[in-house]
Amino acid sequence: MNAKKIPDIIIGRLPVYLRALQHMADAGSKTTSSQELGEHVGISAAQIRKDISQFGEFGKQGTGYSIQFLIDKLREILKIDRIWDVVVIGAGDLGHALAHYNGFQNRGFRVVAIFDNDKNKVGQQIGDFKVEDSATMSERIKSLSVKIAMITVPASAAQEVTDKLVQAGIKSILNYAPVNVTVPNSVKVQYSDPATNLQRMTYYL
Amino acid sequence: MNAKKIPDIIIGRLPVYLRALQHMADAGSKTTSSQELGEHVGISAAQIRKDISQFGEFGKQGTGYSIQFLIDKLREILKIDRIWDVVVIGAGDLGHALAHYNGFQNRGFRVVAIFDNDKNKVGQQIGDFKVEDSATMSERIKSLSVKIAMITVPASAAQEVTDKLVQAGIKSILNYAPVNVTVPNSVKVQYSDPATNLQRMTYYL
DNA sequence: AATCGATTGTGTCAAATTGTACAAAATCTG
DNA sequence: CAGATTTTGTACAATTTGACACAATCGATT
Repeated sequence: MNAKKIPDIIIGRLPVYLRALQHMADAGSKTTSSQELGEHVGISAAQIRKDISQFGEFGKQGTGYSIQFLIDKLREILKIDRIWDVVVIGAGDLGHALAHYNGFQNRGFRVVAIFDNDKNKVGQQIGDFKVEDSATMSERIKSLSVKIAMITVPASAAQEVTDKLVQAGIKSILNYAPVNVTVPNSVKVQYSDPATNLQRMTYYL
Repeated sequence: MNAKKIPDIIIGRLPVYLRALQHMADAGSKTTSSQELGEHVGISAAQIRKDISQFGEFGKQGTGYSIQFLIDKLREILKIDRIWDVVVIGAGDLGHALAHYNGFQNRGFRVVAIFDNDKNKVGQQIGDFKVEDSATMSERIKSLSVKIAMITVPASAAQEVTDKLVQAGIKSILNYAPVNVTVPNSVKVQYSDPATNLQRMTYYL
């Protein structure tokens, strides 16, 4: 059942469904339909039913889906039915923002360390932790068994940092630096460079 | 020629090509091939050729593409052969980071104002500008003719802010808040919630 | 218990996207 | 300058993705 390969594009939509479901749950709703969920997230009801049905029969005809049940299932599928430790590389403004970001709570993630190679930043207090020296990064990541990193270093340093992260055992990278990085197939990278995101919209203006 | 409808998915790849080309140009290269560019961005050479050929015959057989020429064309296609003014809504950590972000320079964008509804933040200096009161947002956006906004407010305020932005004439929104917002068809929204981005990767761990 | 309205899960088809292959054109080499 | 090499642009095939339709099922109602 879980044997068939699920397309990336479906996996990418699940967090969006989850976010909407959590919003409904917070508002006190108990059940929803593919129709209603679709209106929330701007995706057709049929698409949502088909996406969800890849993982099992979670709905009930005539009634729809139990919101809490579906939330639990999605969290399990996405492996966020636990807390993942995350490190931030680069203690610039964006690194700071991510290090105190309180939106990770209840969404499956916890920042556990932030690194920078600038000696003036090392030791600086950011929220609950101190900026650590990049020189110690590999050791720390290995000893903490962290698998996820967010990169906010300048473009010129991103590949070098990425190589060190991969070597230290990082498997997922959220890259805010405006540059493509090369990684082995076993490592997943998502790009989130603000300027590139804006450039995707100007065509339509 | 520009009459045919270009799929969103192609438009979305163009900024990635552009970023790689600018990187090559900075490194002093004059020409490149679909092969080489593909290796940089992790996309097949055929795909790149097909994407680019949607807009004209920009390459030369045997030689490839003139990097500077292709950069100019892509900037023109994406309408970033000019500087777009952008506003930031929400002066939290992420808003701060975006307001001083220097990665917009040379990429087609310039932050011109930042707003918050918290009276304690209004008036605070951030880089070159002061945080302005949200109450004045609509007026300011209209008078500046800004078309692009980045939202960094809490999820609970995002829809209300979005409605005001749309009403003030904003046509592109980069939304960092962890919530889907509803907008008219004439407005484009991109989502960039950090937690959702991380949730897209944990499945593969 | 029979009927009715709502809603799922899925089979089928259509559309969109990507991959493959190759002729044509440009450059390079000796 | 002839032949080898490189590389584009595109026709065609394959694959992936999305839309549509509907039987099956559930709960509510009479």
